[in-house]
Amino acid sequence: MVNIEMHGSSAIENSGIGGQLGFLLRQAQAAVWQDLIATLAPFDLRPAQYAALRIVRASPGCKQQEIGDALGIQRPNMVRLVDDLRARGLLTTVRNPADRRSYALELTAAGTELMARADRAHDGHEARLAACLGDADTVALNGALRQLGRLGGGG
Amino acid sequence: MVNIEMHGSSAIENSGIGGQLGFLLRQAQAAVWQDLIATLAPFDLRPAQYAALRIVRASPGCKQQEIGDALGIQRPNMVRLVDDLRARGLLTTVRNPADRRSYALELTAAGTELMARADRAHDGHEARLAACLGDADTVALNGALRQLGRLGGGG
DNA sequence: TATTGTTATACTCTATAACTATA
DNA sequence: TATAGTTATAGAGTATAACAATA
Repeated sequence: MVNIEMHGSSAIENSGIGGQLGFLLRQAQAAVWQDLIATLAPFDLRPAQYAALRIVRASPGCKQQEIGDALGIQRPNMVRLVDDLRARGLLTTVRNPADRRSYALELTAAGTELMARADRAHDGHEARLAACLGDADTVALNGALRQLGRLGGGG
Repeated sequence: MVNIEMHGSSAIENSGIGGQLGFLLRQAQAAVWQDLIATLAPFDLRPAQYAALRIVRASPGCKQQEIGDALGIQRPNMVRLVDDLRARGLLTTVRNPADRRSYALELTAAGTELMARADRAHDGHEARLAACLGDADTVALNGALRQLGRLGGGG
């Protein structure tokens, strides 16, 4: 991840890109992402792994492809992610008897326990974001980001 | 870059991460980034290259390290970026007589001409963002993103 | 001793094609 | 024929250590 910092760099101010929405968006995302990485690091979880485990917990029995679709991770890249989590005993993948092409993913007891602790840390992450935003209109921010997220997708 | 799309995925809605600020921020940034990549592709410029050229144009004679600092690109990774732009004849790097460790970067005529065309495409990119946001409070959005960008940096 | 640029290198994330087994 | 998972592989982007030249 990029470690974008403005430093009040005159070079970037003069160039005019420092005030652009795309640049600010990238900066903000990078800062939040770094905080999330640091938040999950004590549990040896990266953001994608934590998100995958949350999806499995909320949708037990789901296929790994469903996780990939939800997170925008391509099928080949899901294999390693699920392999690692299974190797660590955080989730199980059992053949779906009804359709033996797919696996049904579920959290193990260890996975559930780890996620309970990771969730508390993640709550702290969200609290930091809220504190950072102060009295900003988070509802409006939410709406604006949802709008931008639909930019190219036609969705 | 990740190709995050929500698809109205029930898996992600159930997991609770679909409505989180960090997730929305990531989605929005990915969509805007993809639009920027597509915008600059006709000029064979990636976002970092375009940003670097804008900084050189605004601060002629600058050192490549100053660009790296402004954009959050580390010194070793600036070498290839500047090399490529110089090989394409878009900028020149001449030894600074006052401090022969550094180079003074400047746009060539070809670089200036290419950037003039790229700027028009980039204006279209910004117009698409504005249109996408509609009547959203862009000033408030700007402020909120600036706040978030200062999350970890103490700045 | 510190700074600028460089080389070599490695790791993560992402992307594509082709394969298997199942349907 | 289409889908779920897999393998191999390639490309970005990013990260650190060590070096040469210069200050």
